[in-house]
Amino acid sequence: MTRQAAPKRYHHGDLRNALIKAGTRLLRDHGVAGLTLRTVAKRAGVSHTAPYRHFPDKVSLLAAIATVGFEQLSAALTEVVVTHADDPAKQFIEAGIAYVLLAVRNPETAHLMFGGGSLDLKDADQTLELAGKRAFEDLVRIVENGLRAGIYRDGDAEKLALVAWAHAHGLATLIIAGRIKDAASSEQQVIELTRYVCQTQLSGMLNNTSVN
Amino acid sequence: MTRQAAPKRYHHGDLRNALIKAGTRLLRDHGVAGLTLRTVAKRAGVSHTAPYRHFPDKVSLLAAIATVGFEQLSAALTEVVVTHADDPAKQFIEAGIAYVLLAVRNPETAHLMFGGGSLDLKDADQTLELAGKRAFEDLVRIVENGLRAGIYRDGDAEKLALVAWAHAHGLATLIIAGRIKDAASSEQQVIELTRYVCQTQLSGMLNNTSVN
DNA sequence: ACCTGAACACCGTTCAAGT
DNA sequence: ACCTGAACACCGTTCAAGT
Repeated sequence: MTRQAAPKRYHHGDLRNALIKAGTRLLRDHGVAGLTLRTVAKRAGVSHTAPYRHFPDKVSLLAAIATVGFEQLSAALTEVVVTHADDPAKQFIEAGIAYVLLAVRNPETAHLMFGGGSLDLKDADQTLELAGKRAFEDLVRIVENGLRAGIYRDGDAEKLALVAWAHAHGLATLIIAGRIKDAASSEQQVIELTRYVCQTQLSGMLNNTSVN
Repeated sequence: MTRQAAPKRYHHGDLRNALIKAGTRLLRDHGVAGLTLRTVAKRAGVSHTAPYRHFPDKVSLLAAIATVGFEQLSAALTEVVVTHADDPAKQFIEAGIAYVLLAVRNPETAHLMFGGGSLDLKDADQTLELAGKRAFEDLVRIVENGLRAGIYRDGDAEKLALVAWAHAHGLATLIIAGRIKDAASSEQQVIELTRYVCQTQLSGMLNNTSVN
């Protein structure tokens, strides 16, 4: 909606957002290796030193991009909770699917969000760290819903959420890394595989024995 | 054993291995950002163009380093199987611990092994892809041991192994990314957390209901 | 306050030579 | 066969200037 009427030139404008947008596109199309500060600047129509007026570092721009990713994740999780407000088990499974789908659709951004390695963006950027914690809290809330409904065996919501996160995250990472190409080529296959994984996971946490 | 008597200069020698060794150390000490082909060459005592006689690419050197990582993982998994030859459930849990420990101790290498993103080393290097598949087969074998012993509910070894892998991998990735600092600061905590996660996971796969 | 241009140190890679 | 040195195009970052 707001994109169509964009000005064709900003000799000055909200460059900061333009840089984030250009960086995100560059990341998606050419990978993190193709995301250079100089080309980002060129795409935004400014000189290659202009970004330093808005980001102290290249890392800071990357952190801003990853922050957007976490915000999208939070939004997706919140929507899952709202859609299945009366079914905490379904919330759990659909949250996993939403997580994996988001990662599979934006592999480069996901890589940035959980990079690990020495690319510890989050150590350098508080905003990013906060956004990540917020997304985790959304997941904790889903588990708490299940605890309130009494469907889980254990009682530590944070710990259970951690397990669940590890599960979805691991699956997403393996798919992104292309290590499950046989079983996860189409998006429909990804959804079904994730559902299977989350259900197995849920079986280990459930109070009752019967599982379908 | 073989390191002590190393020659002080190799005007010629087995440079290829020297480069891998220097690269591994550089990766561990200064991260992937600090691993530059030029400094690797300097550490090995050769000019910065000499590596091109042994690796067509910087990516190829990285792939060689990651391959070593997968071989270490295979070795660790094999040792777990041998040590707990009569207890497939324990094999499962100890394998997860071995996996996570290896990743936590060599985070940069792990990052290389499962990079995902556009750093798809494995698409460019067959040796690396083979080593990765071999490590996965070791895990499949562990699950097959459990199937033979009849402790699992489901019957598809590959699928169960995939789930298990996703689990351990996700946990390792989250720890490396520093997203669980509270619950996994010491190595002992990492072990206990991993044990908890793997046991929960195992509970979802087990045939019987009783879990300790 | 925001942007530009020249400049610096660094990197991956290539190529004509050297031994 | 294996290694070197100069060279090229590129990058992140800095800084004195411009408006």
